[in-house]
Amino acid sequence: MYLAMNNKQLKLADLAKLAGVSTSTVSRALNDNPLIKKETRDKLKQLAKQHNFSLNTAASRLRSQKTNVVAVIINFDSGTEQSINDPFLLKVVGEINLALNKQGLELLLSNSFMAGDDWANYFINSRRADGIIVVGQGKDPANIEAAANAGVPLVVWGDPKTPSNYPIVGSDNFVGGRLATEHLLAGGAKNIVFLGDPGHAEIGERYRGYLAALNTANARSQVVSIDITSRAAYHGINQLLVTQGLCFDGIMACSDMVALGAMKALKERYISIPNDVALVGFDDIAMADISHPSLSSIKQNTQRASVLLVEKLLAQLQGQSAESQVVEIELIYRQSSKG
Amino acid sequence: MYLAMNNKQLKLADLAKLAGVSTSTVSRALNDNPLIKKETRDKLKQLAKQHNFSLNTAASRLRSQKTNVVAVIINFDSGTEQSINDPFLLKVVGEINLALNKQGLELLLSNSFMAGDDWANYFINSRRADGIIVVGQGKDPANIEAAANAGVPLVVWGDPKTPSNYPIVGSDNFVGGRLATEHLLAGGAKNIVFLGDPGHAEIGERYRGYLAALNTANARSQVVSIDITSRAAYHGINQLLVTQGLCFDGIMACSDMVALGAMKALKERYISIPNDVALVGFDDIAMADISHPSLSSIKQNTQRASVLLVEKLLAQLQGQSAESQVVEIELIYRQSSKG
DNA sequence: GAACTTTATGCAAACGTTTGCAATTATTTT
DNA sequence: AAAATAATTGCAAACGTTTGCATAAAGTTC
Repeated sequence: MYLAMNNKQLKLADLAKLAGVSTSTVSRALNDNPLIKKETRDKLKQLAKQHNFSLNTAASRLRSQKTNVVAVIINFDSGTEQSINDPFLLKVVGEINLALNKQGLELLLSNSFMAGDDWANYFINSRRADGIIVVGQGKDPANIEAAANAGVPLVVWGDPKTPSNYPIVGSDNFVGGRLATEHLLAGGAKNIVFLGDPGHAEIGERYRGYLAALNTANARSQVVSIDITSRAAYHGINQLLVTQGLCFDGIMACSDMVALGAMKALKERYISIPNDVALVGFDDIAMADISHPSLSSIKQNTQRASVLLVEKLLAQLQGQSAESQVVEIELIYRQSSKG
Repeated sequence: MYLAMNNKQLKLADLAKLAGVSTSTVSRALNDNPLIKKETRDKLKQLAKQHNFSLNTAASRLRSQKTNVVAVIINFDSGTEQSINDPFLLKVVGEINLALNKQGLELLLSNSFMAGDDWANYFINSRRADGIIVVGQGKDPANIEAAANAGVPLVVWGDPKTPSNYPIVGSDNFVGGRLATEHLLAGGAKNIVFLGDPGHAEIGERYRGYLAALNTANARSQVVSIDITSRAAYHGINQLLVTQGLCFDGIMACSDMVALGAMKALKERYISIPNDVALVGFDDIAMADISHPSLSSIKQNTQRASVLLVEKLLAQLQGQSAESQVVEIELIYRQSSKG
């Protein structure tokens, strides 16, 4: 089943001999260096293709001190159930992969288990990658800060308003929280539950947006602080209903998965959505459109954010600096809330 | 913001000098080679940690001809909408990541855009990775077969019953399809729709299991062939209802996302689930539990499958052969079907 | 056609590990 | 105590690229 290759692997020197030129020329040709005549370049590239030749990245990385690899770390809050299964985080990783590829960079997928605490050391000193993209700030920025302070090219998906000495790209969570809440208010809600943990950076901003909207309105606020999971949301809303009855008429959920958990709890008790309780989520994952009723949500522009993340990382790799940046955010109005 | 490192990067030779031993000794010590006295090993490891030293993987890969990296390729059907957003595929990638890490291997995430068609060349000849895990067979096995024939260590997540000269690990899709259908029959269904494209390898097996169950029963069959997306399922069922009315009382969906799309179409028309139409999905993603009604589903043991995939890849890396293997599958009974 | 500039290629020295083999030291055997 | 064996460590040669510098060839100017 597993056939060993019969003929020895071709190397640059062999190809050079075949073409009757030096290794320098072939190397430069394959790297599209304009020092080499266009004609020669094309001929050598074709020869390489013919012979199924591929540059040995180990050697080239060693010599050039560049890897063209970016490490992507999914930064979970430890002690929280939010996991690799969170569709939103994975969507972000997917978009980042695309954005990296477009720049000819490769994606080394990692997590705290492999990388340990000293990311600078594990990824950069070891030449595993040229830079790092961290998805999610987590509650404790220690690892990120340590890496940034060590001079590692690094960007973070998170709340751009968090003060930091590294660029953070993310949605305008404050505006998102405000938009969602204003939308609920406009639909007539008077008692709006914030469902999520304001201690988390991004969610905290959404919470402050929520408060800002409530401040200018005649409505009551209530926080149900839970993990970022459907299950926790389901139990949280269930418990609220059991202990205090239907004491609210709107829910602003900190994510769509959370919103869908809440939706289930409401539907099980035949509470009408959006008539008895209106509901807005956050993220606009695929399920928001396919749930019944479909879920109004704040859409995060993950594609644009991913492109920005990669751009800012690239800037750092070239010695330039980069700043945090907010990406626009948008309310998607669906059936779970009243127009 | 971006501080260049001040002191030159430490290398093995520097560390050796500091410790007063040769580079060989340090290299062996850090690689835990028992040739070196345990005591010396520990001392050197500690010294390395103290000085924030990390082996240069580029150099070590070049010399040792091993990368300890595995490329994971998400193999979409081109022309199909099933995308990086499919929660199930991403769950599999997450589990594979964990399984690889446990063996000290790293995960290079890739797709056909980067890798092109000649995977052997792009990943293995270039020493980007030692082996490949392909997630999803796709409709055309050409790339996979070419790589396998070139002698690349390779395993595939897919339908293990497909004849192949490379190991395929996956669920017993035939049994899964049969279980789901038998469950619907047991609940009294007489007209069961198969929702999915039997031309896809895994789904084809599920379809055959469905047919096998129907054969022994007095029930009617109908296929609605669609892409593996919620949206396609929603439209497919909608159209069926429009053109033929409620001509079925059970749906066996080829995935949970598909089932949820169908569920939405049914709920919008106030068709009762499971009383008018019973519904079973496939995959048991997180949403199955949180939808309302919750979705009965065939659970794929992705964790076990991932461990097996990695084991079989490792076997090949060590020159042994490995066979395709089926992992057990299980019906999770929830509200969308009748007991 | 000599002197100069421009363009295209080659030479050879790194890059930082790992590892077969030799060499040394410590331990056991005779 | 010498000899033989076992346990540690060191030497030095790879691994296959990239790239600064030198050189050769071609084109330009006077």
